Amino acid sequence: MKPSLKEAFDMIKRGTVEIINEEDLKERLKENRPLRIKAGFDPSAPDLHIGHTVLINKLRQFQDLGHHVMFLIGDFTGMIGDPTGKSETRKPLTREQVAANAETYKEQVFKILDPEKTEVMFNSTWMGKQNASDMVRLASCYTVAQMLERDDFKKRYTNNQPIAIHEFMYPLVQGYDSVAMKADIECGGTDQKFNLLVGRELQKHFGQKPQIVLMTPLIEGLDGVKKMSKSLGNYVGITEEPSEMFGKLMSISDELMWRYLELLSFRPMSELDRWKQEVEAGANPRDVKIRLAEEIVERFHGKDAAKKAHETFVARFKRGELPEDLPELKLSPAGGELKIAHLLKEAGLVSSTSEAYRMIEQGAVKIDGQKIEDKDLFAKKGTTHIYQVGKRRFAKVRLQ
RNA sequence: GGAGGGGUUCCCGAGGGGUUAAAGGGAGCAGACUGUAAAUCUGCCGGCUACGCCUUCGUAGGUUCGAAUCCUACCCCCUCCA
Repeated sequence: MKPSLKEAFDMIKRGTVEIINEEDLKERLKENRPLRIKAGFDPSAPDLHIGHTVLINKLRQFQDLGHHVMFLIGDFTGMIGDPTGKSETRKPLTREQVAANAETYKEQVFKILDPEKTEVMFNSTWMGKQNASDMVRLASCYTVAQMLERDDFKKRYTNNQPIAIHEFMYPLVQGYDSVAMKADIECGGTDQKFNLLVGRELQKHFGQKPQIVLMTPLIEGLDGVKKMSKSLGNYVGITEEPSEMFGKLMSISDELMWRYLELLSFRPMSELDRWKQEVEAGANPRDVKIRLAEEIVERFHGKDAAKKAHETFVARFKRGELPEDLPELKLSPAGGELKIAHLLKEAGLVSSTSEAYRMIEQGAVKIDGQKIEDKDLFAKKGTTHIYQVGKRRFAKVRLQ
């Protein structure tokens, strides 16, 4: 049942952007021992979205293949902050904060990774012990010219923008982590390429075999164009509610769906290829998307929740039913009645009363499924209704 | 140190004393069409105790009946020269 070398290699390569280099990887796999797989994470408040899970899924695959995953929390590097030119040196987090964030990470990440097979590490463990001469020795391993190969540094240098000396320490420390951890492979996003490569160089300096570098893509957000990110709002958070998750995944384009499947699904590529053929032959891509949504929701919320999210989706959007089990919101307006526009705002369905008026004008507001057109409508005391704005926003409100 | 150019609503970007809550584009939201796809079309797109009022054009003052538009000071950004 153990996969062949080729199968293992193909599995690892799936969805990666670049592996440096593939030959080394094959060689290393041949050694037939659990390889030490490193991946580093920022210690500041973890709030993962499914984009981050592309990397974590990759780690999971390594675990499935019997390798040893080291989940590194960069609490020391966190003090420096990965250089972008914008950010200042960050305040170090307190030990309590780091510990708390580590817990949150585990909570989120162990939905994918096997806790038994995961070693959580902190680079302050070894970096905190380094003294000044250690740091000088580390710094001597690299030249300014090498540092300036990094895109960000080069750009700033050419544009005469400041580069603080300590910023050079970030890649060095990250690279040294690989030495300290004796990493065979380091996984990271494509944006980490330079740092990952520094790890290779430093390992050579310290007499180790250079790690293999494996880069995963930054996945596109729900819009299918920009990178998935919290600030752009085009993300699916891994702690989101099942039906929310399901809905978001159903709203992606057909094209993007294939990309998500490749990067987020654990199904073998052969199966995905078959689906693709079926769709080309006329099958409804929606049904494939449903499988994607179900798989992802199941991963984070379990099978029952996934099934329920699916049912809810069908009921609400296919049959146009109102959602059940809405939490009831109680409002007690001063005069005993409340203008609908204000009620919508109170219920958080719109961000301002102005928007509420607009929504009513555009026919987007329904009460118990009944479209309303009167902007000046009042809700009476003692009534309970389900208010709806657009297709997705609902609230059950009781006036008392 | 010298010489210019600029900071406009979420983003880009017009406007250079009143008819400007501020063109146009993008994003976003809503409606139609659908498979809650995508694409497309239409509308909206500062706020409010809402047919009237209030706040917005880097910041603070000033001139005007009236300023995003003129003046003064300050802050920040960019380009060129040394």
